[in-house]
Amino acid sequence: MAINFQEQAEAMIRRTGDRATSGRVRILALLLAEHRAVTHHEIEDRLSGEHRLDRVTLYRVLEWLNEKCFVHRVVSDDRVWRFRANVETHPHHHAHFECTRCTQVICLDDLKAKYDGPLPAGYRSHEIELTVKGLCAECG
Amino acid sequence: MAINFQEQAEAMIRRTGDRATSGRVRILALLLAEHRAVTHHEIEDRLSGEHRLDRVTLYRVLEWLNEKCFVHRVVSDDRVWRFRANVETHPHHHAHFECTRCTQVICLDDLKAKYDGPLPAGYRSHEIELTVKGLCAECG
DNA sequence: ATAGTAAACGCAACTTTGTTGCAATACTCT
DNA sequence: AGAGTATTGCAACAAAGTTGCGTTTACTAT
Repeated sequence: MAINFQEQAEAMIRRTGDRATSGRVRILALLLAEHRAVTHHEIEDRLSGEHRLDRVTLYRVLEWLNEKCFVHRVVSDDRVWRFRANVETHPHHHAHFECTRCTQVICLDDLKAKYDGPLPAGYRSHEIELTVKGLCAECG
Repeated sequence: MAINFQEQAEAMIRRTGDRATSGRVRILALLLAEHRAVTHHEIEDRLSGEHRLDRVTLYRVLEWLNEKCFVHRVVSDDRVWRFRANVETHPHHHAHFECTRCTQVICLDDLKAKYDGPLPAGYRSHEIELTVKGLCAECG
């Protein structure tokens, strides 16, 4: 992992005023370096070599990162959360692609999800989530 | 529950050639009578009074109903499956509304989810899932 | 630099959601 | 009604996530 992701992660975390612990920095750096949404499990494996991190700590760090809007969660059909760093250009309203064979999830940054159809009376739309399912380049 | 849902459910099940057990009939009747997507847990509670059904049996019946295309599953942010009877008019490609407060899920039958944006090279779209999040009439 | 302090962490135990193996039961067919 | 097999129920297991609590770590003030 390139060193500047570590630095970038640490700077982002310090700006919140909360503590810049090694776990937070390493996890955020890892997610910044990644271009896909990764599972809790993948992160755990990735961090197991060096100075490993407790499962529970990982849950708590990911939740914290989500609260601070540094990452966001995606739920796919295997009912496992995936996490991805938020890049300024797509804060929220974008779509995801999920490969039905390898279950990999990627973000379709350029697609803005939109909904203009009718809702039942009294219902209010707040956010749209669009998931395109199919086969990725490797599985197709 | 109106008696004709029981009859309708039984007829549907018999047409498959598989056994029309009381569990299958009651669960399908319950789902046919319902206008929303309901969780495994809600169904279990609903069936607890009379002749209760084993948790495992419920899982297996729901899986069977899904295979036979009598129902379909929706995964929402709480990572819990919800089930809904398939009505002919919306076999697959429709959207769901999820209330962010009470987590209730309803189907937006009249909305056809569509995607015309670009995918990365080699990726192929197969199915679209669109979820509108917001507040339902009661929670709004 | 050092000590004090509150925020994070790690561990163990627990909960929820779902699955598997197998013996007992209950549909269906004749 | 009886036979045969598809389902069921139970018990045990597994994965994903949460909670409580004592210990460590990162920041702050001296």
